[in-house]
Amino acid sequence: MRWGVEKRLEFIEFRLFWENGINRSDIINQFGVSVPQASMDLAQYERKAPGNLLYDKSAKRYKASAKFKPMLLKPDAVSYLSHLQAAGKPRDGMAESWLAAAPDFDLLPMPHRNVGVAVLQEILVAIRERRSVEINYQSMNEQRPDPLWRRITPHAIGSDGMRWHVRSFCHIDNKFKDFLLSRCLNTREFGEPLARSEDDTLWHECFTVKLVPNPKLSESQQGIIAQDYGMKDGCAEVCIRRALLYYFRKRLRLDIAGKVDNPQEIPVIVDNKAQFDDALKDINA
Amino acid sequence: MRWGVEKRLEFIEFRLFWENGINRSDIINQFGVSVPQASMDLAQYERKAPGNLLYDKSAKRYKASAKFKPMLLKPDAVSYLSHLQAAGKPRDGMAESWLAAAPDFDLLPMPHRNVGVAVLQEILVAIRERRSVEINYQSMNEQRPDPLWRRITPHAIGSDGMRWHVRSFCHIDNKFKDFLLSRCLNTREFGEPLARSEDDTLWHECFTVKLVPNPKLSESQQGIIAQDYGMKDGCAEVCIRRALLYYFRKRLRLDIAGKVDNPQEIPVIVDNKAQFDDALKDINA
DNA sequence: TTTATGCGTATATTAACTCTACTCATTCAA
DNA sequence: TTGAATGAGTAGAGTTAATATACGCATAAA
Repeated sequence: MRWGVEKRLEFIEFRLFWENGINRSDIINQFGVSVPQASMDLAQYERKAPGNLLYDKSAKRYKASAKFKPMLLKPDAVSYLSHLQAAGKPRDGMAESWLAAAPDFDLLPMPHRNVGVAVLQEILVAIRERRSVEINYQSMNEQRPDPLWRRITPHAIGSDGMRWHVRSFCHIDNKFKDFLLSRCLNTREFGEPLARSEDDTLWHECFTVKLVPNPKLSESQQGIIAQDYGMKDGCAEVCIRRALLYYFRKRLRLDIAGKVDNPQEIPVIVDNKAQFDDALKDINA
Repeated sequence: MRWGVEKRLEFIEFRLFWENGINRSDIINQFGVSVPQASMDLAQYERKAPGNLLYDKSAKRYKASAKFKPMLLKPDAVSYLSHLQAAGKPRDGMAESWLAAAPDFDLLPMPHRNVGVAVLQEILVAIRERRSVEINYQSMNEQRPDPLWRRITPHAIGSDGMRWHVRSFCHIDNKFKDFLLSRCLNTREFGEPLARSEDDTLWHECFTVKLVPNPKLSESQQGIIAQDYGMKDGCAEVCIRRALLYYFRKRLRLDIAGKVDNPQEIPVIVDNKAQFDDALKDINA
């Protein structure tokens, strides 16, 4: 079967599942096919997934039948939600959204400077070809108040949930560091690398954080938190790259555990705190 | 031009831009077309975007030429990164990833319980058809330690960046509240709604937060933060739905501004703090 | 030199899709 | 209850996209 047909059948199933129905015109608008073709696609879907399709004459709409079983897709809440998320922003051609009857929704807006396309592209080239590259970087370091051209050997990118970084070997400080993509103002001149990805142990090694419910919560609340985090015997073990540990602590507000009164604000705390603090010290060493 | 062809040409451009090259075999693998067809697609791309394509005989690979100008897509760093993000998870058919030479990357993993597909689907139906629905909800409320069947009239969904909520009118408390999707264990029985979306003023009204750099930072650092947040005259105005204000404060760590020593941990603070605190009080009222 | 890889192109053939036209069922407003 | 509007299905003729098969050409590596 042709790729285009396959996508159209998947589209039909998607709409049946998530939007409770589909019309010929939906297919026509989404894929620019003719009226008879849309009819044939629906007929073909019925052949592929017998019993899924049901034409509601009164609503003039195809609906998922009571015994609907997805055959082409594996519907998944997280992926629906992330597509919803993506639908807000302008598409770039990789994926139009397939959503029509999407609910009213909103994401918490996070203000921050954009990442330059050209900058990201060049950094990706450097990573792919294992080269070093010079970036015009705006550091927060007091010694360098102005943007500075500095050479790095990047090997990976990572996100703390708010912003994206380039994990790189810094040719000035001679160690691996994170550079915020949004503070890379420009790039120039590829060159020889000074380190390999494998040398970045903080990136490749994991630390297992043991999370337990905040003991200041009531017992029943602790039980709920345990469920929320998928804990076994009241403890969730999360494996985090050591390089991301600092962000993890901030994100889960673990660093202010003792400073906030309402325990609901800090639902979980670290059980293996001594090792955790040691691991954090290693990062800045 | 057929939809399938269009997608293939976009794919060619995407690969040229982000992955520094493409082969016939890439097209063949991605779309399942024949060898001559892949050749023709490349020829057609060259016709559509003259001068973009350059065959590197030595590398046996099509590359973007020096004067490459995207014609079909508008490359965008954020969308590339979010596709990278999506590529980690299993796809559900809406979009395969188009990425081949993606860099090593990682996201901060966030442990939490999954959202049930069926639950989300039913809630979306309720929103779309403006009905109420019963959910088996695990509240953190001390009075209700066990999951409880309760009726809500949902009208929107929202994310705080960590988790998704259903914004709903609660038939028990007779007011609009957020329900965590991951704590909705089940759904049943649609019914009459008790409120309309328009009645939820906290959802529909915005509050403009005025953010300024943390004055405890040095002057140059404040300048960088101002750039990071796209500030004008040292101040960024962010419009936030009142219903999301509480999450916004937590996410930007505005609630612990006075409790953390290192000012770099709290890069921005709220300038219109009195109104901000008032607005927060309204929410819990 | 030989071999393998990757591209291009020519042929004939097939399947996918379009255009046009006509029919049917349902809903809604006159 | 009639007629218009909407949305679906189908049939026949024609078009285009794509296939399979085949052969030639350039480059890099064995």
